[in-house]
Amino acid sequence: MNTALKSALVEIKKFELFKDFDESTVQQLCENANIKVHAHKQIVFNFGEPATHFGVVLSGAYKLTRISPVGEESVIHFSSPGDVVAALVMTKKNTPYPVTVKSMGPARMLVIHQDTYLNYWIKNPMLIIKIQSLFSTRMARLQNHKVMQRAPMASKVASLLLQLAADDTKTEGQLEVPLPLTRKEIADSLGVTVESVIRVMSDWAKHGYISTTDHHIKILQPEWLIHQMEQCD
Amino acid sequence: MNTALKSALVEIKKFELFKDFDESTVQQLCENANIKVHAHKQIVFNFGEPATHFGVVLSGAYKLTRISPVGEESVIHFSSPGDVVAALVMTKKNTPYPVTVKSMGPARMLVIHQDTYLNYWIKNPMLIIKIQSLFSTRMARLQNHKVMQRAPMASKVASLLLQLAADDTKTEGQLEVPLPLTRKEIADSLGVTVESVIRVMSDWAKHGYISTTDHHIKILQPEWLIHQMEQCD
DNA sequence: CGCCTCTTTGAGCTCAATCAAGGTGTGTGG
DNA sequence: CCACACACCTTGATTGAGCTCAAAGAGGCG
Repeated sequence: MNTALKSALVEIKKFELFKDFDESTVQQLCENANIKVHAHKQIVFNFGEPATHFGVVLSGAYKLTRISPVGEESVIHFSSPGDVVAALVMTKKNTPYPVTVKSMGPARMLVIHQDTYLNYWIKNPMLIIKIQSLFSTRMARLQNHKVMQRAPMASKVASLLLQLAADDTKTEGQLEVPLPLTRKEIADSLGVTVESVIRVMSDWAKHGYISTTDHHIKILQPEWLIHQMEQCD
Repeated sequence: MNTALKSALVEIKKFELFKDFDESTVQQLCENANIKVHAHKQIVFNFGEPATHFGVVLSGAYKLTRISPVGEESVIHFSSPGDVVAALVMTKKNTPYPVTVKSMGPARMLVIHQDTYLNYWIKNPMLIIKIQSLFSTRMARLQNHKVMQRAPMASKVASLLLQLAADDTKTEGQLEVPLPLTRKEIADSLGVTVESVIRVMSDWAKHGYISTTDHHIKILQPEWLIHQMEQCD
């Protein structure tokens, strides 16, 4: 095990995923792992390439995307620290990555080899429970999105922002989205155009429901967004 | 173990999920299981109710749905024989079912208690590999759907039909959708209106690209549908 | 300083939703 | 056995939400 990894063990053990295991078990689960540091918009795994490694997000954020037949980027999922990426395809040899994984701003990922997954991860029931739990929430988001399909634009945007902010700390009734999000990324995630997202969000900002500085979004009046999300007329 | 279950063991062992295990292992995995027979549109699990059991589809088909805020049914997934439903939420106690599971025509499901999942399923690495593989394809479908969002109606319908027919036997270049599908269900699955689906599909039927008798859909010219799916203008 | 990405606003157009109306088949209760 | 309800299919006419296109400003970076 390399030194960078050793010094990161403390950090790693704080994640829900690893926190119930002792030192030696965690070391085993991280066998042949590497910590990769990424700048903005760097590609970790590429859609279609044979999947040989999976990852655990350490810091920053990553987006999971695919290119639509029209050539536009479609965002499948946003991964924050503690999230696992590309683990589901580890169970099959010679499978292509089902998505492209790209960093959003500076970020760090623990990249682990497929064999480690097959040798140790899959054989650890408690770990499997945690992984299935992660996938359960990921699946829930995709399902939520499908349910919102026929809802108007505004409801979709509200739904996405609330979903992303859900895990975050709530201070004084305000929520924050823990990701540096561009309007384009919101649009690509919802399957709508940038212009539409901008129109909705500038309107909200004008009314003081939300505020954005740089690419950091604050939800000032969550109740109002929830109302917006639910009312569909 | 009840007699109905015993006689079904032969059938059960044919599924990809169970085929690599010996008799006693399969019996253990089916501990306290019940075979439930359903008519058309019967509800197996209800969205929001506490999840205590999961299921393996034996015959027929089931749809996984949720009700949208507008009150419309939204289809999340179609499950065919061999598919597992509600397994992901088995790892958490007192979690609500994330979807409603409803039979489509006569169907049979092996219903198993949560404890069996936690006691035996989760501890069987080979079984976990198979389950993760099932979820991987399910996730892939949801992702595909997300990518197709901005595509025109016709492309979406083509994509869905091809996806559902993909697993099926290909005879003489023709594909069949192995499900009794109504236009409404296709619409609810794509997040569009029945009328739109009908307009597209009657057009295709007129041109001889597909044919439908009762609720059984045949794809006569798969290449044309693939073309339709890919071309987005 | 030019290039690039992200944001913003406006004007016009289009695809699919909505509304309306009629047809068919199936189950059900009087 | 008929009548009625209900679920599904079909077609046409109208409409509007969101897309497209266009144009321009605002940072960040080599």
